[in-house]
Amino acid sequence: MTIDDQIALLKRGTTEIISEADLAEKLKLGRPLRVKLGVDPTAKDVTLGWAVVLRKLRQFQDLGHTACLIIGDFTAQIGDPSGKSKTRRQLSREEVQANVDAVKEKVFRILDPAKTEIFFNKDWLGAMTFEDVIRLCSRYTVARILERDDFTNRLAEQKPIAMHEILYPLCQGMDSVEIVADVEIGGNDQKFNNLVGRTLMSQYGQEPQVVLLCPLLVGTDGKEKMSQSLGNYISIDDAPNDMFGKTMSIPDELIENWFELCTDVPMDEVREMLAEGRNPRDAKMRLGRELVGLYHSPEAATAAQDYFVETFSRRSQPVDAEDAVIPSALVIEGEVSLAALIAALEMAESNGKAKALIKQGAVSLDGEKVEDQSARFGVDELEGKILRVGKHRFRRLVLG
RNA sequence: GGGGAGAUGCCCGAGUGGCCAAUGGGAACAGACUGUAAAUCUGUCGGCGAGAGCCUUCGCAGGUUCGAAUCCUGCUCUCCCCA
Repeated sequence: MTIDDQIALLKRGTTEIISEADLAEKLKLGRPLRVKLGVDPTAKDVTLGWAVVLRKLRQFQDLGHTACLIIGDFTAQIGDPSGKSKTRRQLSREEVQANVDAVKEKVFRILDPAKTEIFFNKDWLGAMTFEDVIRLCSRYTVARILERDDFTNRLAEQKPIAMHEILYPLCQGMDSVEIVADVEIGGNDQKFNNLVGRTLMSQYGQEPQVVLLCPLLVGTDGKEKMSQSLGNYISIDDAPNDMFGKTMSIPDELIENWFELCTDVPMDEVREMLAEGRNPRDAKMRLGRELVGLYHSPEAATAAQDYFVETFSRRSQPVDAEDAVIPSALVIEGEVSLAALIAALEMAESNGKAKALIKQGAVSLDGEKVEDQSARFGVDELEGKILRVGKHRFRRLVLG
């Protein structure tokens, strides 16, 4: 593969490469490049949004390069101010560790473990003395740090900026220095941090890293960036039916972008699917199949689509549903309150919410709508029936 | 160090002694319509309870009062101006 071909491949789904010429130079070296991606273990799932940069990293691996994955176990305790208009809560060591454990395995469903080095930035950042920190701080100016959008905005909005937050970019930059990165991949919101890395590297006598930025994947709500705290995400371990269903619920405007960032389908093909006169729904179905195929299997993809069409498009009873045991504690004289059951199965947040849902006609048993918010049913009557709450929540009731 | 402003439900933001579980907007959820899209209309939106109703919320801790988100005291935190 020529350098140009490689660049063309790597360029898909990026907003900016700083700079392309430097990247070409690096690629010409003919040695495996050290490609850095820093992640803060602030959550337990790998979302499609995160998968965007992981997949980019994987592309580098496929071209023979080394992925340097930096687990920000130190920086997670500061919290990246990126895009946030408020100070982030600091995580405890225990929380960070639990997240790292949960996420590690999932990451390797995208990355090639044989070409991955994992680092924990507490190893070097945690070892710095206060004196080291001060020396580091002296290399950067307050004015330059405050150039960051979110700092500027918070300042303008008279919102607090804590001292430790302005050190975040420096920490991340030190990571690049420490591992001598050739390239750093990041979401668009990381631009500032990544550029600080370049500055620090040259101050430490290193060749500055190339920065490759990917757009932030918009979440299923079509508005905010996909994030676990906002709940607008698809996890790479969502069950096939969920993954497909959630994909179908994204706004049409997102289809093209999701294809570009989350799949390998050639963009010509995508644009053809979305051409004037074609039903965007079909493109979305294809997107759903691609995603399920990527993280499960082609067979699962077909099955998920069939399930979707059967259950939602044709509005018939779901062919299958997760089993849910009727908690024996709820059974009084052989009967169960439906609202209490819905709450206990976490299909609604509380008893009161469950009742409200019933009243609104959102609850049905085997397709039969239940309207009485204080309805009680005999356990034997419920067994084997499919309880549906709202559009997407189903459980098959079984006895314990 | 001095002076001033402020902390309300998921978010923003009204509310200055009883009519406040707390106006309004946004978000979210549900129903209708659909392609589990968008737009639109309708409803719900602290917890428990079949219901009457009960309980817990307005930064934290005390106090005044028959009664406090609203008044007083102390504390914590934030912002602005001056030094």
